[in-house]
Amino acid sequence: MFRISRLTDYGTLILVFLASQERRLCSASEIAAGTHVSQPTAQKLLKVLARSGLVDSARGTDGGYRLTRNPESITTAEILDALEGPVAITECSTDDGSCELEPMCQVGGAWQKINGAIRIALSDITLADLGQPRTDFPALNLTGNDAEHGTHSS
Amino acid sequence: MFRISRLTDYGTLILVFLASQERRLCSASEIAAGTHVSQPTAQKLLKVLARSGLVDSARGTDGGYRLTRNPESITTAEILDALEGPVAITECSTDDGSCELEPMCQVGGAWQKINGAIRIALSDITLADLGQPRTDFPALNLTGNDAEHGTHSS
DNA sequence: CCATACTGGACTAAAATAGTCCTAATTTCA
DNA sequence: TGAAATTAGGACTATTTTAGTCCAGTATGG
Repeated sequence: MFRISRLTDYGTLILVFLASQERRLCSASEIAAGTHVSQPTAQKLLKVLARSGLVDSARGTDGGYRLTRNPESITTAEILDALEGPVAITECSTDDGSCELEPMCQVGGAWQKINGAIRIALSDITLADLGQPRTDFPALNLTGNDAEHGTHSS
Repeated sequence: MFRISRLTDYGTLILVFLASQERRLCSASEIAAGTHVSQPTAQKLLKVLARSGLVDSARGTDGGYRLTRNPESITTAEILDALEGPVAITECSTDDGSCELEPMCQVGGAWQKINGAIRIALSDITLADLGQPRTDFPALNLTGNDAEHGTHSS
């Protein structure tokens, strides 16, 4: 349903946590504890984020991770690129052009327009925004539902 | 990677085909042949599309499917809604609020803003646009890659 | 040289997706 | 009235993706 994967959600969570820690080095276990993501999963994600260049890593005693840039300059587009690979709404719109059905290609151009629009939307929101309490965006609700947020009932 | 499912791609293909057939009733097998989607899969998708209200169906001899509205009035947002359920970038942003991790919720607001922006993008492109040759959208390439289109090599 | 912590990748389990098929129900027409 | 055509609904299996864990290796600091 067009939703991002759970791993990406966790990854974003980790980045938000890192943003809240300024530029202090945080170990993977510390990050896991601070985000409620399991440690092995947090480690996996941190490796991905480190390789993407979004976070820095230091080994050895007192090693850990931290953001390479300030949260205001990191966009959600970059975050999704790092965690899920380049955003592409159909396989066809990635640059390795691996589509198989000819008619699908006829449609490709429009999907690309959609891709572009989505990317603009994603580039407009930064990691700093993600750290803000959700009441920062009360006005925009175009999803068609009331979007009452989860209440962790029980 | 944020891509739509193959089934959705096929479904879109089918809708584009139906759009090209004006309001003539087309049988599932005819549609399968016209789109190069396998017949069982086409039938499955047509059932979904019929239930969504995007297409009309008629049973019996000479029965078939056709669009209920003209292609100009059908947006890609509706198409994705029909084929994949309501567009929601995280589970949290659907109205049944089923998130489990507390910190994730902190992030929810921003995801919803993203959702809204994506939805605007999707609502701006119609089925009629999808039927146009892809050269209609040459100017917009913000995906970061060259987007050389698939060439069906070999 | 030992404890700490990241790196890289293999591996397994779980879930979503894709694809097919079968049995109704409905309509047309002879 | 009966046979053929065609959709409706849903069950079912196979495939692929995603999630999650673990281990052996490498760097760092004391």
